[in-house]
Amino acid sequence: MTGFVSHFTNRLDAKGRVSIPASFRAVLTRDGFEGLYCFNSSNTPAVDAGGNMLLAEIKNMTEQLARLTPDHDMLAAALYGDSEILKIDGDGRIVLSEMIRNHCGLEDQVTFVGLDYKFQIWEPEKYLAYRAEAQKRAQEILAQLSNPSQGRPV
Amino acid sequence: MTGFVSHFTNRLDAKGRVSIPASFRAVLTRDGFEGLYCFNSSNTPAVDAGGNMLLAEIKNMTEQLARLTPDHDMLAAALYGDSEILKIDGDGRIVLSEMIRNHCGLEDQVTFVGLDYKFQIWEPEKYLAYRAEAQKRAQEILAQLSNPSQGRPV
DNA sequence: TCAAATCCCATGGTATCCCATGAAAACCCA
DNA sequence: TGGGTTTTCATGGGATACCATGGGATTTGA
Repeated sequence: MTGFVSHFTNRLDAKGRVSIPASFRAVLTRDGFEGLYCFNSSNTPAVDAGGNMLLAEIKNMTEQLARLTPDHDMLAAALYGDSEILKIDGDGRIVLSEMIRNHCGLEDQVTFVGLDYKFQIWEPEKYLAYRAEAQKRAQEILAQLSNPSQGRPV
Repeated sequence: MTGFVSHFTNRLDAKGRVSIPASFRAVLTRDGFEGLYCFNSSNTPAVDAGGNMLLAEIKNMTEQLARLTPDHDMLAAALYGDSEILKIDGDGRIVLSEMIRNHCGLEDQVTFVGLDYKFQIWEPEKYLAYRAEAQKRAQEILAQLSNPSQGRPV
């Protein structure tokens, strides 16, 4: 298995540290990126995190816009400029920055959610709400994908 | 034989372990996936399980949307974030997570039902009820397929 | 020089590994 | 065909390894 799968909730300790789930660490090790690439997810109070697989997607996304255009600059600013690279300590933990803690509204628990090529960091309660919404939306999307003629045009 | 067929009921032991039926294990071995890919079946109190054959279905669904978009995140959260990869021990057993035990309402017995490219995990009583319903519905579907003019368009 | 970040080690609970057992199925040979 | 033997398989339990977590010690950097 090469991607991030499943979800886990871990404790944020007094020093602001939290363990990355072991299975996610295994993916990151295979991925080869040193550290953890993070940036705020645009539409949700969550953080996108990952390694080279995530970076490749960002690159792919930004390259679809012509350089030196305002849109390219804006997208790059959001995906590159607003990102952080967190160090992973010897025990597989990271220290979450204040920016991340604020954006996610984190207290003392952190939920990690696998999305295959990346994973997300959530405040547990907020994740539960998002998950309910995601499940509903997924049903719609899947229904549409399996029978596009009945949905809105694709 | 390449798919999962028939159904089996095994015991859930004190440690939460249960043996995967030998014939299903043979399919998984041929399939080549390490472990058992599982996620909650959305419309029933059952869990879908399988290997690469099942994973391919999921991959196929998510690949139809562009990554890093809100809809892709939601679909991935529902499909990958809510799934689990269970390890299969040397004796062909898995330990069922609390999420799975709750979703299925499992007590001390587990029924495995082959569905060709995947199989399902059920609480035995619930499965019996579902089977009765499935048999009835199957009859209707077959009747309709043999005489499409009388049914709703397909 | 002090606070924050990093490293290092300890610990407890849980998951995983490994071996044993018994029942049932498959096999074999007369 | 039938009886005896071997294999397969589900199940149980002890031993071990892993992992999340906490806290002290050391380094870094402002």
